[in-house]
Amino acid sequence: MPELPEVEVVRRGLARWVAHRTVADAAVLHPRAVRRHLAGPDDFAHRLKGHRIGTPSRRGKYLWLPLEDTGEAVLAHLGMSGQLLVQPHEAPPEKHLRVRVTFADGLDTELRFVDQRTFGGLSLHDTGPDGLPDVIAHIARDPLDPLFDDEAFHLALRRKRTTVKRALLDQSLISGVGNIYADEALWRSRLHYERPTATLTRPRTAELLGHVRDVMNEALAVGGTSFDSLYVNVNGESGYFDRSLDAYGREGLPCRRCGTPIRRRPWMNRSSYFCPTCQRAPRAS
DNA sequence: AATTTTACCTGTAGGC
DNA sequence: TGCCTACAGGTAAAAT
Repeated sequence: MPELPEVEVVRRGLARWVAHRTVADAAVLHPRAVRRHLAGPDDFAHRLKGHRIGTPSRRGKYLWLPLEDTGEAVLAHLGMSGQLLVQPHEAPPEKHLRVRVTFADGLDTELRFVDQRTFGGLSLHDTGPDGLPDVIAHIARDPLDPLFDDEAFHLALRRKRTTVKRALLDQSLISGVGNIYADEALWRSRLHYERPTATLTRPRTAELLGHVRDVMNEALAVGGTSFDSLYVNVNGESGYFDRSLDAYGREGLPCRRCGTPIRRRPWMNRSSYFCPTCQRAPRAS
């Protein structure tokens, strides 16, 4: 569930509580949590030890902690249920605690990676000249990135033979959008999820991008979206945007624009929520 | 070559 | 009580 706004909330928490601290020790409690670190758990822990953490960065749903003076960064992806928590040393270990990082300073807190479904993980990678970890070079800039190219995005949509929701979830075209914010932006844009991208006019693409940005900024302002305790900030607190959702999770409830009950449809092993009146299905689908 | 499907995971809810 | 299925779903490998 963590999408761009939730990951950004976590990044800000790390910037406040973890940046500029020196790692004393790292313990990997579940090898799957570092499976993207090909050299293995021991290498991961060893290479963290003794290094100072710089300012956390983010692209889409990925965030990373640069290690000063090494040209490397700790890359994190929360997957479905990953949490990065700043906890007091004496806090009892969480049920799904996977990685624990302690610091060489007088502060009482440590960094914990907790992940129930283990789709997320941590890994160490070299960074390029722009500071981006090399393994996420294929991830597109996200819509809140000042350098996101709206025109290039539109041209890519016109060129592709796919549908609009697939395109929104394609992290090589636009990053940071997941199932929740895709459905929300499509509802605001009155676009059906199966609309072919090649039929979108330049103004329609601009409107869609505007709604993607609006919904993400609004979610960010209230700390992100949480349906349960699986998404929390570094202090373990939930966000409030679930109260503002117009489509996602509202099957059977009246559309806030026209009153028609919102529908849920199975879609790519997940669900799409939409208003059948406001978001008309395309003819040739 | 581009596009679509599947595997990876665990916990919860609901039906019988 | 307990067994079964559906669902949550991002990413990347595999299949088409």
